[in-house]
Amino acid sequence: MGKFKPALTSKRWKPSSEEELIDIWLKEKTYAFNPDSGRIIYSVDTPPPYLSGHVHLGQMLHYTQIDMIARYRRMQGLEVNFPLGVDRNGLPVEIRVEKEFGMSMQTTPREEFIAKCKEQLDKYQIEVTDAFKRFGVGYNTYDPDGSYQTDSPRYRALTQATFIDLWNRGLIYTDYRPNNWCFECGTTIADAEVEYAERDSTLNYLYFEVEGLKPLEIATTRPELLCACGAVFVHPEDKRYRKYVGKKAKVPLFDFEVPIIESPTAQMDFGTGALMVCSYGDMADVMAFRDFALKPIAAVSPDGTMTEAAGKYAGMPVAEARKQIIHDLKEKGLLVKQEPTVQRVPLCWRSDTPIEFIAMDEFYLKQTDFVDDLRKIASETPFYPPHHRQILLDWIDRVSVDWPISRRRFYGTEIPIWYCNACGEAVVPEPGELRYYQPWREDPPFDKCPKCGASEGFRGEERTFDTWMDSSISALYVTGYLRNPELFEKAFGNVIRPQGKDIVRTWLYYSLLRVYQLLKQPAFKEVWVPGLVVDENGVKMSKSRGNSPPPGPFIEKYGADAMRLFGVLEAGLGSDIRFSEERLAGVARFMTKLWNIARFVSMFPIPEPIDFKDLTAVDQWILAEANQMVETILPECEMLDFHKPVIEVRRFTWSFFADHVLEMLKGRCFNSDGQFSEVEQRSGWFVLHEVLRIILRALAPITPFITDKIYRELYNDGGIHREPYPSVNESWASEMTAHTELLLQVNRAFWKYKREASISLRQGLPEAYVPKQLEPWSKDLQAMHGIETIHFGTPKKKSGLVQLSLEESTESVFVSPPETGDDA
RNA sequence: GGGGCGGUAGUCUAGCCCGGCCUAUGACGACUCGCUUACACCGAGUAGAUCACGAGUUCAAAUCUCGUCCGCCCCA
Repeated sequence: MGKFKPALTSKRWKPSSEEELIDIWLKEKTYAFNPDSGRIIYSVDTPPPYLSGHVHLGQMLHYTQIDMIARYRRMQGLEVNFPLGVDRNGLPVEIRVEKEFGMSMQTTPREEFIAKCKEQLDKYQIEVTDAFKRFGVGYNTYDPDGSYQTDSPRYRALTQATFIDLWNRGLIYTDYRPNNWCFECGTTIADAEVEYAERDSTLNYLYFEVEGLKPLEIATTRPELLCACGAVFVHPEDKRYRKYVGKKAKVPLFDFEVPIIESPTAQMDFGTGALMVCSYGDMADVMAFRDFALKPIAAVSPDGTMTEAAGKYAGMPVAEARKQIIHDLKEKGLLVKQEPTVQRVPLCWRSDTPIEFIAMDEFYLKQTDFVDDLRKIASETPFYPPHHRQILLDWIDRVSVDWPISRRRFYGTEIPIWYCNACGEAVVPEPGELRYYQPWREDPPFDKCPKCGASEGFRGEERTFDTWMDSSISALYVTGYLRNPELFEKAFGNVIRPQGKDIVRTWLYYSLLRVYQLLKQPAFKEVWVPGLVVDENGVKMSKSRGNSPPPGPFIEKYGADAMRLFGVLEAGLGSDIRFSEERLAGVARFMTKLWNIARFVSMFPIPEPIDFKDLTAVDQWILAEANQMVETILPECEMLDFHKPVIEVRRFTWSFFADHVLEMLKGRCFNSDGQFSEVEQRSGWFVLHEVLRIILRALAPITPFITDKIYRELYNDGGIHREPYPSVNESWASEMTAHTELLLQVNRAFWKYKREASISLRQGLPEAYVPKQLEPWSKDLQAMHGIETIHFGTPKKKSGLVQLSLEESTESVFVSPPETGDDA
């Protein structure tokens, strides 16, 4: 109609318009962090993504969910500290460089190798940063100065400073002991970095000769470790071997004798029930050697070949030695039989290759002394969802050895230690200074050995830290620990840790440990652990599985808002999110709907605010309904779970506001035949805008683009993201809400009647009777359905009237049909 | 082998903790009809579920207990 033109001109929301908003946000610094605002600081300790390759969809959905929390908290009036961080330390990039460029770490000069790693990381960093931007992740800034990188001198200085602190408190020590060793990475790794997978293997049955008895049959998957055999175990209740216990068994091929010992760790039903125990075969072997004080023999060397102990097999790679030994056993008739079996093998989670136990000198950080304290912290810190706390508790209960923190790699934070050339004493720099040390290339910041007093120079430590030593203090870094005491004072203690459940035993556990050791305080105010993003088949999306598509094409087609909304709509917090393009497309339709609702509302002027009591009864009822919607969603939002809130907002927006309220107020807001007073008309205008504003703000954290766009066009040039989140308004109440459901049913009855009677929706009805509870809607109902004369209650004479029954009510609606034939 | 979480229409999901109002919510998809003062990427409607299986507790079970099977994740 000529008089009312929509302020939003485009008929449809275009995902491409999201990009303009990204520029506006950057320009206006919409999400900037101002520690001096006087508001309470709320810090998000986001997982700094590890840069090892291209971004993937699962990863991005995960970050958008974290972003929703930050946005929600900001709208609640908190000063949100949400820095962009990236993790760049560690193995994956090194391995990639070695593979892709054929640069071996052992033969390439350290500087050169590091430079190549940096170059690769920079490339990936741009990609990941762009993706975050495109998905609308509202970090405080995308300026490199405002973000952090775990390999920056500033970050590494903090890692080193905290290490020096722990060193001086005596929490660090060195020891020579078997550890998980990854040949691919050439370094020791921690238990937390070991994963297990099932692999096909062969179980070999061998003869161990025993004096005076029949040879003992023993099954093993690792015959190459024969030379390291320290004992044979049989189960105490195993009758078959009772007479062997206490005797000596002769190790085939190597001809030395080992004791036969009773141990419940031998499984009677596996293999022959008799088990050979080799030094460093697996963790159980390591324990067994310790328990029985057996002398360990290292069979495998750190480069993956057999040691001298293997005799004629020395120098062979493990796999080749195994083949050769099996061959020799066969020849000598010592191999009874072979059968296929499935074995759980430990793998390095970074390189996915099998690990071995190898003894090396490494630095350890004490952790076993802290498990009780950590268990307490884990029990007291709020978890969202609460049941994910169990993952952490289970891990804490399993911690039994200290944390090996040194790594024989280049691309990591250097261990800040120098060794005195005179006495060999390990010396760390003075505490207190936030400075980045590189002992492999720098002189120490001291020239006298504190122990022997000599000034004969120092040798710098060459090893680096486990990368978790860096990332486990991210919460301290982002709150300014040691760097900005004023900020730290205000910010620490109100930090949320959002993260995936796959890194609970590493990142979360280590963070709690480190912060507790340094400050004797819990690291986090709250911990938020969502489900995994899985593919159509329910399998975890990961780069290595190749089941995680690049997000680009989906963004282009559906937009970031749709993808964000999809992630929330698909599952409650803690449940896995199953990706499906079909369903994403369905979700995207809500964007169009919301846009068109706003477009319709934008036809009407925005009147001066009107007091609630001066609105029409129907308009009061609409606000009361909106109020109830807000009341429903807030408790769930507080649980940091937007799944149900967003379903509720969508229901309210689409099935109530659009389908019923807009249809009902159309007549009054246009008022083209002047049936309504100007006061009534303005009341309608006001309510439409008021409700739209509530809907937009409720959705702003979820779909930041479309809501901001509409808000800027209609209400506020500054956008929506600094506006308050909707809250409950006690005075917005109406008794009419008791009859809402009845009203909706009456509307449906009219629509259904017209459809079934093939009457146009615009066609009027001469007369209608509706339930008397709906009397307050009288005028708007007339306008909505074109009822010339409306009555309330049941008609006395029903002749000439059509009765329309309602779905969930005993009440009925009666209408008199319009004149049939050729209607005007 | 142990632990955690789960198994609800073709698909996904709510409800389950705190049994009855569940003849089970919502969405996607399917089907039928419809251009109606924004929206056909729409509207109105229809169909579709023995709530994995078996047993038990109970006046009453999707919901509690036990067992079985299946899936995913984690651990030894």
